[in-house]
Order: sequence, then C-alpha cells, then structure tokens
Amino acid sequence: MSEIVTRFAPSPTGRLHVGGARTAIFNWLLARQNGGRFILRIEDTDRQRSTDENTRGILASMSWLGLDWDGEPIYQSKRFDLYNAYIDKLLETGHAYYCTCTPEDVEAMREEARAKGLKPKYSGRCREKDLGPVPGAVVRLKAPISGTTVVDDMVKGPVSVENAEMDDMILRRADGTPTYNLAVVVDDSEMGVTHVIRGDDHLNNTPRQIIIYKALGLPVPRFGHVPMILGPDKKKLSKRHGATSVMEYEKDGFLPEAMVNYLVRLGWSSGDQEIFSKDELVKAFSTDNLGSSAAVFDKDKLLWLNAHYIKEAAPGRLAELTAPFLAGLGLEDVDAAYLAKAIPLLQPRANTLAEMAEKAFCFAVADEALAYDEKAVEKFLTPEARELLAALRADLAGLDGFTHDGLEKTIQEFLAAREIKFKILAQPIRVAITGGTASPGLYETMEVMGRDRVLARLDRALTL
RNA sequence: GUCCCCAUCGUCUAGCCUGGUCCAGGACAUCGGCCUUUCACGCCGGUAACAGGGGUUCAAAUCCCCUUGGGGACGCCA
Repeated sequence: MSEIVTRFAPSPTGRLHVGGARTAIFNWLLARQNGGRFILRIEDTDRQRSTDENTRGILASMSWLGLDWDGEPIYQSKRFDLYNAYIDKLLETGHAYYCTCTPEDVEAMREEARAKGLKPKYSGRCREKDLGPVPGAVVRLKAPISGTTVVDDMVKGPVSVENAEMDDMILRRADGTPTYNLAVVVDDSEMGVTHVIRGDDHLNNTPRQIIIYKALGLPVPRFGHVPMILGPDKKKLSKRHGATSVMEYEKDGFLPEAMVNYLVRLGWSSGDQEIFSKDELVKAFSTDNLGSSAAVFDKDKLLWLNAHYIKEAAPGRLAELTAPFLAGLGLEDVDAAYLAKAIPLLQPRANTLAEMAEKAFCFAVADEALAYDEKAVEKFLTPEARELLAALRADLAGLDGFTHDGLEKTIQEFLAAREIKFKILAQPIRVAITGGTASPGLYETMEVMGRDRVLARLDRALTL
C-alpha cells in the first residue's frame, strides 16, 4: 500500500482559526496513524492580505497544539513558475484558452444569468475565439459543458454536480499570477498528497479541482469535507461570537491538550469516550466516524476539558505555564518551587491557567501587599475571633515543624481545650491568611505558605 | 435566485450503512441530594431529543420520497 500524504494549507490572512486547527488535526492524525507524511503549505498567493506575521503566528499555533509537520513549509508565493508551467501545458493541450473579457463584462454576464434565475457564471464568450497571449488577458479553463463530476467524499459520500453548473474558471489572472484552484491542484499533485480533509466550505470547488486534475491527466486524491464550526446562533463561527483563534485560547489560559481533545470531539467520536490523549487519538482516529453535520462551538465543554487536563497536569509544568499569567497580574519572578507547591491545591479549583493565577495570587503576593476583602474582615474578624487568632498564633509559633498533620493536631487540641468547633475558627483563619473567604483546605494552605508567612499574615490581620 | 451539504436531549454526540436487543445510551450545561473548615473536586439522582408529513415493512431513529428548517458556495479571495 502506498504512503499516505496529507497536508494543511492555511492562508496567512489571519490567525489560525479553530476551524482550521480542527482540519489540521484531522489531517495530522490521518498521516501519523498510517506512518505517512503531513505537510504544511502556506497559501500566500494573495500578496495583499498575506503577512509574514500571520505566517509566524500560524506556525506558532501549530507547534503549540503539538502538530508537527514533515519537511519545510511550502510557500505558494515561491512557486509561481511551477504553476505557470502547468497553465502553459493546459494551453498547449487545448484545455485552456485566453480570455479578454473585462471584470465588468463578466459581472454583466452574471447579472444577466441572475436575472434569468440561473446560477451567475461566465458565458464562455472567448472560449472558441482561439485568442493568443494578449496583454491583460486571463487564462480560463475549458471546462466540460456536459456530464457530471462526482466527488467520492470520505465523509459525505458521493456528491455529484452537473458540469453545466460550473463555468470556465480563471487559472491565470491578468497580472500573470495563478488562482487558488489551479495552485491547489498543482501543489497537491506535486506534493504527492493522497488525502485531503478540509472544511465543508470547499465542497463546492472540489468538482472544479477535479476537472483540473482530469485536464492535466493527474490522479485525483481522496477528499473528506468536514462540516464547519458554528457559533451559538448557528451561524458560521466568527469574531462576534468571541474568541475564534487558537492563539486567543492560549492567551486565555487553555492547555493545548484540552484544545486538541475538544476540537477533535467536535465532529468526530469513538463510542462514548470523551477524553483522548494524543496517542489514543492517533490509534482511534478514522474518517469513518467523522460527523457530517455542522457543530456548535461550546465553550463550556472546552472549559470542562481544560479543567480536566489541569487536574491531571504535573504541578511543575503548571507552575511554569502559570507564571506568565501571574506576571500579567503584576507578580513577576514568583519563586517557581513555592508556586509548584501551591499548585496542587489549586488544580481542582481552576478551569484555566488564568484562573490558576488568580487563585495563586494570594499565595504569591508579599504579606504586606495582601489585599483583604472588607466584608470578609467585618464578618469574620470579630473581637472574639481576634482573641482566638492571637492565642492560636502563639501555639503556631511554637509548633515543631509546620506540616499538615502537625497543624491539624495543634489546631484540634486548641479547639478541644476551648471546647469549640473548627467551624468557628476556620473562616477567621482563612480570611487572615488569604484575605478572602474561599481557599483550599486550611492545613494544606498553611503548610504550603509556611510558618513565616502565616504568622506575618496573622499579625497583619490582627491590626486591621 | 441557482447549486451543494446537513437534520437525535439547550450543546457535543452513540445508535442509522447491515430495520426488531432503543418507551433511544454517554458527555457538557442545568436542577436536586451527599460529602464538607470556605470554595472547589468527587459521588449519587432528576429534567431533557429521533423536525413534520407521506410511503416501504409484520416491524423504522434506522430504508425511500416530499415539505420545512439550518448551513455553505456561487470572485481576476483563499
């Protein structure tokens, strides 16, 4: 069996969109699962809208997601000679012709067709004129005018379109540059691409591309068109729905493994399984169970997956990933080891790295800078509570070691001696050392903070 | 307008190809309860769907047709 070659071909006119990321993942999965190759091709033939910054951003997002590609990325902007050679070949074999109709002429033809209730298209006026390479002329494909073209789609099944529906598309513009459909066919063929998984929105021009393959006498790859991702209003996902680029999710504190897991499950499934590691995906993936209906992007489920992966991640890694978010909150150079100790307490409580940083803030902030919630102080640091805290402070200061068990024993004895319940003491302590009413368990929090911090904060709280 | 695609809980989906095991299963969200030093985690339970109409068949979520609804494409953009 021949090698499977897939590709992802973004155009650098913006950031990597979650929809694009999803098709990239599917292609990557198909290649990796079969020991094939996964190639990255940058479709930057539109020099107006393509930027290097976008290209770098897309590559960065791919890397962030863990989608490695084989070989160097291919840039279409550097292959114009190749495309033109193919166009010339088409011209020579009579599969293409020069056309001198202006954009205005063509627009008029479209209007006319529309008026008749037909599909707007080019009339084929220059098709039989046998024009030569006139300056300013475009090259059009001499497409078949009868018959049917069938796409044997991996996800939609056979899709057939009447050739009469398609017009003679432009292959080479007046300025000599090749158009998208031509370039894609040439590249996919040159690169040996065997399987193309792409968005639903391309389904319409797949028959066009097949016609070009046939005119060129080239083998046609297998196509699979996955449905698009919709916003909550069931419209194509766009900026107005909120974050749409992979980069934004990275900035919002999502983990790449959560992103990949979520995106794959959106439109693909394997029984009832929800959680998939990369390895499991590579093993389980199959184009057979790609869904064929559009899916709404559900941020709540992404959040749930993110929370899941945060719970599973190694504290050291999380500490590293959280540091930039803490810096964003104004805390630079937080001690990594200390942060790593606090993180396990926060893992079940944070849905994103941003939340992780917010919750780690009271651990990392300097004692004198700890902010106290006014209402909490008023409610829990009552005169009676202060008396207890002052007494407890003495016990804690003399405590041998400052561990969870030691702290629990000391505090329980403290309570027993006074015949009071932990409930009475817990919130005052919490407010005193964290500044607020919600935090991880007190014993573990105190152990992580350490004696100096706890005592300093207790002292500070008593002065409030 | 024309063409193409799609249609199971609010959302993602399993089941559909190879009709009966489905008064439709799982997950997120939601609601209730348990756990509990707060907040979470976790655990237990509940509400909730085969778009509608015709066929075919002993039997249809599953096959066929129509309607409706949604999406996409109709560029010298990709």
